[in-house]
Amino acid sequence: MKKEKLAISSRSTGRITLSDVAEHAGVSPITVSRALKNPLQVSEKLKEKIAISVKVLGYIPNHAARSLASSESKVITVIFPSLSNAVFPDVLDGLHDTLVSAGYRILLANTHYSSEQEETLVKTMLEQNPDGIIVTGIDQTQNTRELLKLSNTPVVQIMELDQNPIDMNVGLSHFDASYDLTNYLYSLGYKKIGFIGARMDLRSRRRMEGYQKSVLDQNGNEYVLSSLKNTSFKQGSELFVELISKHSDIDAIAFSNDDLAAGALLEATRRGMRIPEDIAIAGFNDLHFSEELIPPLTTVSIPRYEMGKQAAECLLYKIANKKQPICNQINIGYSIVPRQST
Amino acid sequence: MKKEKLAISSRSTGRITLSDVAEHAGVSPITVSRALKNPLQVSEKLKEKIAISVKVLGYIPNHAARSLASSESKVITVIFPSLSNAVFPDVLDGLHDTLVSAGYRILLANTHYSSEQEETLVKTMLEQNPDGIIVTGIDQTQNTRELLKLSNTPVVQIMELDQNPIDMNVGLSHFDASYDLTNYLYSLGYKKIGFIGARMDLRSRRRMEGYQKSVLDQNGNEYVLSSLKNTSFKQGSELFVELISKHSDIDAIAFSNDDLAAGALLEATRRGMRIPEDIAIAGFNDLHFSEELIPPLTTVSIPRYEMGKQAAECLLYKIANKKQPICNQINIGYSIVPRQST
DNA sequence: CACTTAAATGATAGCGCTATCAAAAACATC
DNA sequence: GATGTTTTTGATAGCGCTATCATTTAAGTG
Repeated sequence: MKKEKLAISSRSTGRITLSDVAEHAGVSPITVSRALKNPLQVSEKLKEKIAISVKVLGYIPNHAARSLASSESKVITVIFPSLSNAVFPDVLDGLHDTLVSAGYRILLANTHYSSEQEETLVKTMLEQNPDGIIVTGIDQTQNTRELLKLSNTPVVQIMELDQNPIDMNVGLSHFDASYDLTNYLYSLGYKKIGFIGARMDLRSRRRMEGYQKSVLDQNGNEYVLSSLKNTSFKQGSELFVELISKHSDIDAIAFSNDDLAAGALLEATRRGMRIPEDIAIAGFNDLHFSEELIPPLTTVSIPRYEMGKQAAECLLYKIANKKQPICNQINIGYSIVPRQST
Repeated sequence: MKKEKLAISSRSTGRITLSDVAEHAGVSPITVSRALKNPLQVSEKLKEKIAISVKVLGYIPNHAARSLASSESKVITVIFPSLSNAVFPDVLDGLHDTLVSAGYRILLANTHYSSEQEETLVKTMLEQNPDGIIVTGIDQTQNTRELLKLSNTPVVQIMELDQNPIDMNVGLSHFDASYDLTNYLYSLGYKKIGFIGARMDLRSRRRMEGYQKSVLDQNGNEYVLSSLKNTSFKQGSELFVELISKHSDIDAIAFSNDDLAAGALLEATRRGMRIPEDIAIAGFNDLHFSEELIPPLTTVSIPRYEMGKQAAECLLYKIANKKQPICNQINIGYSIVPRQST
């Protein structure tokens, strides 16, 4: 009874198919399909029979066939610029938890902060006909934007706020956050505030611009030092040393992220400098370790997990209700976290 | 000319298909298929024509159809217990870089350290008919192991070494690493060595056992403190306080990871304890920040990126040469990194 | 230039599933 | 019990691609 099948098709993979289950249960294939996807449409009696056959045969649905027949892929593509940056795993967690419990799978890709790579990846990922796409930031190439729009797939840009989103957008203003932080430093009485950044991806850049705006507002002087190297504790300590040896009278430094700030904080400690008396230090992101440093680090907290969750929910909502999105744009906000390092 | 198509099929998604490209280029669909997948079989002339049509029409291949017809999915499933644990993003990077440049996509899932979730995820992921699967650790449920074996998909277990791998295996012995580290502490003259762990996933557990073996070898006393809470700087500092207040004469502590160790190190500093004179501290994993702490943290370094890369290569090799795998098991090793915290 | 061999193209069928419409069975109404 | 209404099941076709085999065309060979 199986032979004929094999005889007909020499390409058979040997895997149990839906038809095999149907035969075993004595029903038609389509009924099995319904029992699995729309159980309400099938009588209890048959559902039981089918469930048994599924178990006995160890049936595993074929996603490609399902996807081809229904043009639903149950796949969400997530494109991040980096994984080693601790910010993204947290966002990913939020995305993952929400999407997986809604029956979606996550196809992950890493651009290494390259827009060209992002374009290539978007192209590749579109082949999957994903039900939704998450991209990071707002600086996609024109080509990428068009690809995404043409694909007609729900898209959420995360991390930042786009004046003119591709589709949906969940993020915050890094400019504002950094502007507020710098203003806060001024409000504490610091006069000569520096800024240190590394990697200088676009969000770091906007943080720098926020700092610059604040300095301008206060008629202060800019002390900016930035490197294209990746961020790390070590990089933070090196840049810190470089900046204070150039400008020994700086009394506070805002860093483009907590890694750098922590490295600087430790370096300052190593040199016997008192924090914040000799030098105040502020970071960005509020990573897990920041409040445990000595002294605890003043920083900007952004709701990373929550951002992932909300982005996922926007996507799910739009997938369910093709028309109105629940969100065009969500400003997820940030908060200045004052601690003893300033 | 397009109308007839739409008339025939009301389900058409409107997306450009391979047949559309064929029609536009004036060749048969199968020739287009070949031009894209086996360019060597198609003449230059036609390839050019086809390339133009692809561009003009903006053709994007349909992965589901390709996968269904060829039973190749070009998808590799990666199942991790956690993303927030900094170890995994590094491994993932290694996997990603190798797999993406070989034309594969990564489907990522997170078990949150639950074997049951892992089983569910494996089941779901098998629906994708992935070309390969990466799972973390060696403690899959019996069911999971059988599912994986039956699926006939190449599998690599990573992180640890399995006596009896499901298929392939790239990892290291956490027991040995921790045993060596503890021996090393004894060799430095420490007499009362404690162990602090959190989360106590299976790798942490084996690290604890390595510690215990070493203590036993030295006829020493065990001072173990473990918590099921997640690891963090804060958790490390709390457990540290708890352990030293119970056993004030402990002179060294091995931690199940660097996060905990760093938290303890900072807590000790906060309390005016000298490291390593009053208390020596050692971690595990050699995370990015560990050498920047004050004092720098003695730890065990494991080649995370490399492990991901090798696992990916094993997979690719086995996919290419269905028969002999290049590796059944690779011991990726570890190294004790002595720094000033001990 | 007929004749073999190799290279390039095409026709056909089917991968495993679901959308769609049609038929049958179960239930309700008078 | 004949009629209409709903619920449950099935037959058919096709999603967009590639494996397979058949055919054509080009390239060698003596």
